[in-house]
Amino acid sequence: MLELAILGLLKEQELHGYELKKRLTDALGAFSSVSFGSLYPALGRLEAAGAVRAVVQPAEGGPAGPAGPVVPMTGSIAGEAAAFRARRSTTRPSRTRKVYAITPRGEALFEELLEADSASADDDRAFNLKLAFCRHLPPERRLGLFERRRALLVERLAKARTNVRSRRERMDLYTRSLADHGAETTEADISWLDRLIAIERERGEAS
Amino acid sequence: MLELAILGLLKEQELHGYELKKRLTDALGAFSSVSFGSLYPALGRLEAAGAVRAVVQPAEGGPAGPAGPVVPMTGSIAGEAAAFRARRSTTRPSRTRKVYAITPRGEALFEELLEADSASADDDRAFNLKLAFCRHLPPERRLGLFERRRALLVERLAKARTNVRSRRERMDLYTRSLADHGAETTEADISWLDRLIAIERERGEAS
DNA sequence: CGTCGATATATCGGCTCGATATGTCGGCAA
DNA sequence: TTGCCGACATATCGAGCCGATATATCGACG
Repeated sequence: MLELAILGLLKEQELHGYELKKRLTDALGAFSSVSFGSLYPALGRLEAAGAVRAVVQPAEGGPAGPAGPVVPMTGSIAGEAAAFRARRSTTRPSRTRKVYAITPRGEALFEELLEADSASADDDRAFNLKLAFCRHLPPERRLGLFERRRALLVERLAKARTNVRSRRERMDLYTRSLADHGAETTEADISWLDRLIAIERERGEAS
Repeated sequence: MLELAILGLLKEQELHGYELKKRLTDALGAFSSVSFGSLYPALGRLEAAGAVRAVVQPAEGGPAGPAGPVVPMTGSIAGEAAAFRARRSTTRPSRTRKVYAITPRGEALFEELLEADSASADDDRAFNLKLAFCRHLPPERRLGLFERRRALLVERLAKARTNVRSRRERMDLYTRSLADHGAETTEADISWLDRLIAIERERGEAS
């Protein structure tokens, strides 16, 4: 689930772990913080699976050349130092950084994860994530994703409603309020999805 | 976090694991399923901490007496069997069941967990849970709980808004829609909390 | 009479989180 | 200049939770 997010970001540009975390945390809004304790293991898994590979230095202004793992210092020491200082003034590439790039295998995995219908409880987060990257999906798949989500929400709402109806008197004020608010939120989610679906259909006709 | 839910339910009546799970899953609405893989370890932890204790058979119609750990069968065997059969016809107590009861230590732990302000990411679930049991809190503490929650949501909303404002053009249609919908949902949550707070204040005046 | 679904308890592997350790770098103040 | 603070950056650890799975009993239905 985190893999999807990482691959989606790396699809657009090469990034190192720290930057990846920053983009993840504000890409998904204030909720779901994404800690280093998940991020680095996830990057490790992806690297082991051949979905991403670590390149040494950021491409910044050019391809950066082959550049063996460590030990640069091939040219004049003064020149290297000057270049270093110059680079430091704009951004700060603080020596030890592992920049990751997506591989063809990673692209394939990305597509796969984006389509997988995870009908579980963490579905809410997963769907938000997928939505953030669904522009990479062909239109009809995108529509399918939205409609599967809608069906799931409708089912959830129905279940909640029958549940509440059968226990309403036995609930205290707070539980009842919680249940009602939950139902309202789900309704809002459904009509939001309806708007998204409508937009998607318009686009399909327009093309 | 699960401990709170377990203790809250056991506060009202003794229950065994399976029943506990059923009540948890529909008490919290369709979301957050609560699996056995969390429930049984949690019960184990609580038992080890002395917050709950396992009793052999459900009390059903009476205090069930002292009853040493296992080996009931003190009265007539036929009588026991008849009682067993009769009980089976109404509900089904399928032999191997461990019924749990809350202890004074557990009551104390419950209060503690209900007050603890967990300002983390899983706060959403935690707050819903607390709300479901906040009737056990004295009114002013309840109000405090609501207001802390409200402050957190307001802060979250503000952060999301500034974030969106600074990146709106760089977002695609779907990300933008997601961000907007998230903001709307948070607004709805805040005004829901405002209603709860208003009710709480009315009650405070009325008493 | 066998098998299916509900009841019931329990464990396993895997993922995520929060806390923590380690180290570099720039800035700022004593 | 020295020394400390905060941002940058990578990494690991323990603990909790989840989904899947194993096991077993029981009533119901064909």
